[in-house]
Parts: sequence; structure tokens; C-alpha cells
Amino acid sequence: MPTITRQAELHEAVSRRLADHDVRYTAGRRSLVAALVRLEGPESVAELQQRLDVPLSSLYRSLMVLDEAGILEKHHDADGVARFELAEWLTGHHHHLVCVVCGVVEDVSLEPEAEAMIDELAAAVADRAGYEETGHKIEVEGVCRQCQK
Amino acid sequence: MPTITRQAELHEAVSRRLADHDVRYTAGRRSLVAALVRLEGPESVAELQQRLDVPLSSLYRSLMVLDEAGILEKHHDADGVARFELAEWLTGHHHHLVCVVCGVVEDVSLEPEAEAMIDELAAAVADRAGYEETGHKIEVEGVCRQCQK
DNA sequence: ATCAGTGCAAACTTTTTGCACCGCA
DNA sequence: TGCGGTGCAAAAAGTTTGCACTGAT
Repeated sequence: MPTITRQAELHEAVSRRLADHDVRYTAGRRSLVAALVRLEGPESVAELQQRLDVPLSSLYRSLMVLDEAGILEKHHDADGVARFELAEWLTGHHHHLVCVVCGVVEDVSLEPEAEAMIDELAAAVADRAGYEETGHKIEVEGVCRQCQK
Repeated sequence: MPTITRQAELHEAVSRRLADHDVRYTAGRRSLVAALVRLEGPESVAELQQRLDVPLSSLYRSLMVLDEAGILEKHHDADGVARFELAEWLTGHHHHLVCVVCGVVEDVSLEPEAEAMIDELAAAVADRAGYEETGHKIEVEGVCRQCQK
């Protein structure tokens, strides 16, 4: 699997996007993106800080910049704590499977037919209420393997 | 529509549930539940406080008690601020339509067939990942009528 | 040399907690 | 009268901001 190449392409894409927003793709931001690439679900700021050993304020600022440029997406877990992951245009559309016990969040994809169905459904719901649809999210809740024991 | 009766039944159900948890259904908690009944979407603590004119600490404590007894559900909006609404066993299963501009959240229901489909889908997703499914949520994002203008 | 980016410390917001008081079973 | 509930004030947790400094162009 050409991981190196994929990573290079991703950084390239991020770099271009940031340039469009007139901000630099600095070493700090680069390593933040690199950390996010490896994740399989959205991660909290505290967890990211541990990985990166960077001041919280800088981390928050980097996250804000990347968020505003649309490079990552911000979610909130059951405790209201912010969690970040790369935006879907970089990683592909997906949904979340969250453990109601430990709070871990895992990315999951649906088969295209299922996704198409959901898509249609969401559009219908939005339309009926007079909303202009911009997207949808499914969150499946359950107890993860660890927490079942 | 027998609103009074419905309300009475609801309070009765809440009362029983609280009794099971060995906590009292006090006037304060009662008015909180009464306020929540009227809403058509989850409301923030600040908004609830305005409606009820009760100290924040008491409000938070009431919300915590009701949450732990499973009488209401806690969500978080795009800013991570907590929002509460009555639990689904009191109001019926539903999903959320959220305005990405102003943040307003509206309850919406799906037709039974659609719901059944989603149900199946969620179960399959959970199963595939080795999770024991406990539920699912769909969040449809869009721009509300107000914000379209 | 300039100006975006960074780090530290302080501020702010939301939520939780300690403690004294109140009031219903 | 005992104990759960309430209110006030203080603390904790998470996030944001002001300001001075650093470093890349």
C-alpha cells in the first residue's frame, strides 16, 4: 500500500487549501495533520496534546485554523469535549460508531446503496421542514468489545 | 387533543421512574419537566434558566438527576453546549434536523418503513465491528427557513 | 524588516462541588 | 427530626485571548 505517497498527496492537498486561505502550512500544523491521519476516529484535544507535546493554546489555534480552512471537522463527544478528525473530502464520507460506556469513537463506512438510501431520506426530511440540506450524520451507539467484558 | 391528560400521564410516568431511583419529584423538577414538554427540540441550559428563573446550580442538579433516571437525554450542539430534551420513551423515537447557521435543533420523525431500514443498517454496522448495539441517531444538517433569507 | 505563527499567562465560559439552610416525609 | 433538595459561592474543566517574542520569507 503506497502509504507514503498517499500521505504526500494529502499534505499537498492540505497545503493548497491553506494557501487559498492565506495561511502557512508550518511544521506544527503539518505534524498535527500527520497525527490526525493515523487516527481511526475523532480525537480529543487532550489526547492530541499528549501525542504532540505542544502547548494547549497553540494546539487550539492550529485546530481553529485548520477547521476554518475546512481541513478538519470538529465534533463533540458525550461529555461535550471537542474531538477532531480530518474532513471527509480528505478521508471519504463515513459515520461514527460510539461506545456508550467508554466513549471511544470509531469511523465506519456504509455500502454505497445504503448510503444512497440515507442520502435520499435525509433530503426528504430536510425538504419537508423547509430546510436546505447540507449533509447528514449517523451515529450508531453500542458497547465496544472491550467494555462488553 | 387531550393535552392535559397527556401531561398528567407524563408526570405520572416520570414520578414513578423517579421513585424507582429513590428521588423525589419536587416542584422544581416538575416545572423543569413541564418546560421540557413544550419544546420541539433540545434546549440549552441557559435557555432553560431564562424560562424557569432558577439558580444555575439547581438547574444543573435537576438536569443531572433527571438524566440519570433516564427521563431526559443530553446532547451537545455544534459549540459543545449541552442541550436537553425528554427521553424517547416519553416522547417517541425521533431524529434531529439542525441548522448549520443558527444552530437551532428541531425534532423530526421518519416513516416507520424508513425507520426500520435505518434500524437494520445500524444493527449491521454495530455487529460488523463487534459492538452490542444500543441505539442510533441521525442528524440531518441544513439551513433553516429563517437563515435562508 | 516584516508579519504570520508560537508560547506563556491570564481571562472567560460552562459545568461541578462544598457547605449551610430549608422543608417535606 | 432526619435526610433529600436548594441556593449561594467557590472551584474545576475546557477553551479563548492579549501580548511579547520568534522565525520564516
